[in-house]
Amino acid sequence: MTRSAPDPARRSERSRTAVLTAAAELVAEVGFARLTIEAIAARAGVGKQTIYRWWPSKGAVVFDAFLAASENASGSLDLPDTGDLAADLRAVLRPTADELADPGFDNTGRALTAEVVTDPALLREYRERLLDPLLEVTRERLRSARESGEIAPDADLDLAVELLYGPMYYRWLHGLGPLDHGYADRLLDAVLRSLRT
Amino acid sequence: MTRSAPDPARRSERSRTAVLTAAAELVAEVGFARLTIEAIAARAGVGKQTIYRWWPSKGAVVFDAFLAASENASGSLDLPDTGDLAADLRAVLRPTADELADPGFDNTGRALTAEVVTDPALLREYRERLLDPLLEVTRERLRSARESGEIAPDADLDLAVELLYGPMYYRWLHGLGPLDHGYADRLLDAVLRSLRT
Amino acid sequence: MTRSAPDPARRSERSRTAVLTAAAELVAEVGFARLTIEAIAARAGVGKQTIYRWWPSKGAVVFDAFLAASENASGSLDLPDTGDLAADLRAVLRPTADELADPGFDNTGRALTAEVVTDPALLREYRERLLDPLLEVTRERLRSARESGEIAPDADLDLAVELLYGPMYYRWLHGLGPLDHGYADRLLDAVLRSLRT
Amino acid sequence: MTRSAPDPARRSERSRTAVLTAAAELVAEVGFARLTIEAIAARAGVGKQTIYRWWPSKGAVVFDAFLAASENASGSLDLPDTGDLAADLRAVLRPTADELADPGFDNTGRALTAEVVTDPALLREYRERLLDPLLEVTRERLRSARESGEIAPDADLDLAVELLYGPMYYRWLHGLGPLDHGYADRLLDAVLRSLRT
DNA sequence: CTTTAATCGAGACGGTACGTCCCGTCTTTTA
DNA sequence: TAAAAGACGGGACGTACCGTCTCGATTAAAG
Repeated sequence: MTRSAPDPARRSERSRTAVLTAAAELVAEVGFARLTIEAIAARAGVGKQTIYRWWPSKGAVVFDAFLAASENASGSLDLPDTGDLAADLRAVLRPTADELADPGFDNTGRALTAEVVTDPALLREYRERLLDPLLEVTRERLRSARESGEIAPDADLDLAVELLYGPMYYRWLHGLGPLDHGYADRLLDAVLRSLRT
Repeated sequence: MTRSAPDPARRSERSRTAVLTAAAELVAEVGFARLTIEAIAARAGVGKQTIYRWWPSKGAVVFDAFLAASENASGSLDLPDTGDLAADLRAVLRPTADELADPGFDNTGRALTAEVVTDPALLREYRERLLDPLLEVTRERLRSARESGEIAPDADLDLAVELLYGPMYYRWLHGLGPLDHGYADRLLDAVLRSLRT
Repeated sequence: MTRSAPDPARRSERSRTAVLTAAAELVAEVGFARLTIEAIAARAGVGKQTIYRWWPSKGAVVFDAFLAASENASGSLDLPDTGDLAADLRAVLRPTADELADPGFDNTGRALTAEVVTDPALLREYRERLLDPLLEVTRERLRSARESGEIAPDADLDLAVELLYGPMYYRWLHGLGPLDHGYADRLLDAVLRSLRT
Repeated sequence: MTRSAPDPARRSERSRTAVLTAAAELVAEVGFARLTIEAIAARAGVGKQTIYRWWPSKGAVVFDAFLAASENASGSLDLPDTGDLAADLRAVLRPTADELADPGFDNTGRALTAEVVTDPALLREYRERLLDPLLEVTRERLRSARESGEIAPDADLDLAVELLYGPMYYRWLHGLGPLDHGYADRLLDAVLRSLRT
């Protein structure tokens, strides 16, 4: 006898929102490791079962809270195409550096990373809802640049996006150095130099 | 009345080894999240207090176990200088790709990453004992190449090592694609193209 | 705004029966302590609210189920008056012993007892619907015997019924010994000996 | 792999006492049904696991608390043998009636009864530690009376003790009437009348 | 070569959180 | 408007581990 799935139609929107808000607040206050489901439930004024009914894990709740915030605030996904590739990519890399450098983001971002790289289900969701779209718009812009001759006609776009985002992420995660606009620009230059022919 | 520090001279080598071995086995079996101090103690045939006496946290034990293994197996830290920069870097990037692609390493590596990026103390130790030495020998090889004119005289070596390792790490953590020798070579080509002028 | 009482006229007889049947089955299967309202509702194919609407407590449901069964099967309440007091009482005590000795009754009977002696409301209902009628017909038969001179004219009938039923109940509840016809007869002899003059 | 039993030698007497005291207080305050293990642990200043380690159930804790109190206060088990059977038994039955009539005992006693008649393991312990000793000293006194000719030489002593205690217990449990010395005396008279010839 | 002090295996302890079960209430939909 | 269904806030369950704390029993240096 299998456990019957809950009916999403009857889900309480009020509870869902309260849980995500409480989770976001708490993860910022105490960090992910010290975060407990009980505390989320208490803060949200919700029964624990309501959380367990709709989310498979603590990580999933926090991740969902993060997604909800990201998707509200988004707009970063429209990478412009002004014809100037360097300028367009700079418009993405600089804000990315700013976000990673923001001390308020650091805790949450690291917690999220730890969860995502550790839980395959979360990774999948992260890919689908955040990472892949970002990489795809970037690739799309590069494709356009390739057609217009700004970069080499045989440029490997998958590699290119990894060259754009990988080093910065690597620097951030390991605390290798400052993440300012100067760094973003130098990184961008280096990558474009590689792509140009 | 202050708690007196334990005396390392009296430390039982047998216990230390047993703990590290048990930790390594268990993290491979159940993953880091489900790993418990009690299980390590039981598997090692050791009292819990013995673990608490010598390590500050579960993460520290696992990390120590990982270090012990790494330092035994190491030798990767002698990056050759044959005069052919591409060949020398290939001798590092290909084995790195191999390790990341090894399914047996995946769990442990991800667990370690999650801990390290989340716990500042562990990150510091990781930097000092593993990452910084690796980056430094790489920078050193690049410095030598800069002097010999293989790469541009104003090449930014800090950025260069991030360009070498960041994209591969990014691809691995997010599962963006296969990590084979072809990939390592393409990545290396791209980076060298950027550094050459 | 007061909560309006449910209208018994609109009550579903089908649901009522299903609940009582399910409760009787489940109490026999898992015992009273492990019995839950949710399980009764599920087994009966009934909403939980339907149970809460018509019964004040789990005990009340089970008790009602027991009553429904008892009242169907009853007939024991017509204590004969053949003029032979010993024979007439034997006709009550022997079946009572049989019922208490029935292993199928044991669990249910003990659960019922535990509830009844613990919940004043249930005790009242138990007295009114089962116990008092039984004691009263017994007292009535003794009254008739007193008038016919079979027992002492000053016999205390309240005490007499307690002497008839108390020892057997005591033996059953505490498992002090077998409850067979021989025991019922010896008990009856002892009590009659006391009552005779 | 079986769960290894705890070592009684290392048991904390302080915790044991605190738990029993807390249980006794709480069962008097809120009754058995509303009593929770968590509340006992909290009141006793003890971890829940400490309770679960040493007692199999809530009933067992409360029962143990009751036993501890009973065995401290006991002394009722020395039934005198003055040669006057009626007087000696009166010395037991009257205090028994007093205890059952005590409103402070009622809740606890009913809760205890409910548990004991419902849980075979508790019943066994109740029999061994409280009931059987009481019945045996009573039987012993009756045996002595039988030898001295005060009661019939073929008196059934098992039945006799049930006649002495059963009716009073029956009256108490079902609230059939007052439990005063007059009642105790009338009951005793009736039983002795039955035993005499 | 003892003595003595620290470490060791073991595991009970006071706690915290877990994930589950069930409570009794409330809401939605169906008949 | 009662009923079936089941989500909800809540409380307690019994379990798993946490990190601390005794307990003897080694064990290795200092006397």
